[in-house]
Amino acid sequence: MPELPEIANRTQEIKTSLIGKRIVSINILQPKCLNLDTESFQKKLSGAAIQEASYKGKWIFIETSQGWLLLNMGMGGELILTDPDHLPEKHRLVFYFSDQTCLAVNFWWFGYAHFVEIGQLEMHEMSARLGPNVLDLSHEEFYRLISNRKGTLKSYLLNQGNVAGIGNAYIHDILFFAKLHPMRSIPSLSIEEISNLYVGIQKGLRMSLEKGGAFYELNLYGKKGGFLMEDHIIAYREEQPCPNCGTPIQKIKTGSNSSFICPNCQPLSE
DNA sequence: TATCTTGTTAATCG
DNA sequence: ACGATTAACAAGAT
Repeated sequence: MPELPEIANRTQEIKTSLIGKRIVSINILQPKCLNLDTESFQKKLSGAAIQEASYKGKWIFIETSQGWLLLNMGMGGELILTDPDHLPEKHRLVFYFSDQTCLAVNFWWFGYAHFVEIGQLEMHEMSARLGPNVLDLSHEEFYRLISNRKGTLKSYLLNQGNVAGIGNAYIHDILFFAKLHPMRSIPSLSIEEISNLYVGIQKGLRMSLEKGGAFYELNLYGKKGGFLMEDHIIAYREEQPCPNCGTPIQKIKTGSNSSFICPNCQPLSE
């Protein structure tokens, strides 16, 4: 699951290893993930030199001499830097570079590879409406953003238009750190609870960020991330004792997805 | 076979 | 009007 820790690491790897390369051709096996028709997409990016990379939330922005290549890995996938003789079995797009290397892109389910003209980035709605990178916020900025908002905590944090980068995997531990129930209403949060939430977000995301992302995602060089299943505090640990109080961890339905909580440490009562 | 899963948008309901 | 909920997109594991 690419959330901020994985995306931030992939972006760094792209900066390290792809800047300076020139795209000579693109093989597109899944046209549906593009925002242009296959031919236009190929035409726009063929010959483009990769100049810079950055990210916002779950989107990777690759700046080329001919425009932007925007990638969203959806619910998971790989970006593998290799050569044409060693393509991974599964791939949906391949960018071939002039130095005989290539970047294979795979999406497990869905993902997007979009082209945006230079200077037109704000016209790309899916990325333009993203909120600020959640790890870039100061304590005060986060407080200003979340106070006066309505709705439930979990849906607020997962809505990328509010804050960008949190997904449904790391959020379990984030809320546990903050001792907050996912269905808490935002107006009911005290200043102290928002403060705990800020700290929980930093803690939950940075642990994985520093380990190169989750183990089930590969980096550009085909290597697994260092954040292991055991590194999750309560996520995916249904029935196991809460490390804090020993109460069995529960898996509960929260809207259309699931949440792992300690019912004792994260009560819904306000 | 039926159900679940990490993301995002759009449609619909209340 | 706004938030909550669902379906859809489509693929793999269990």
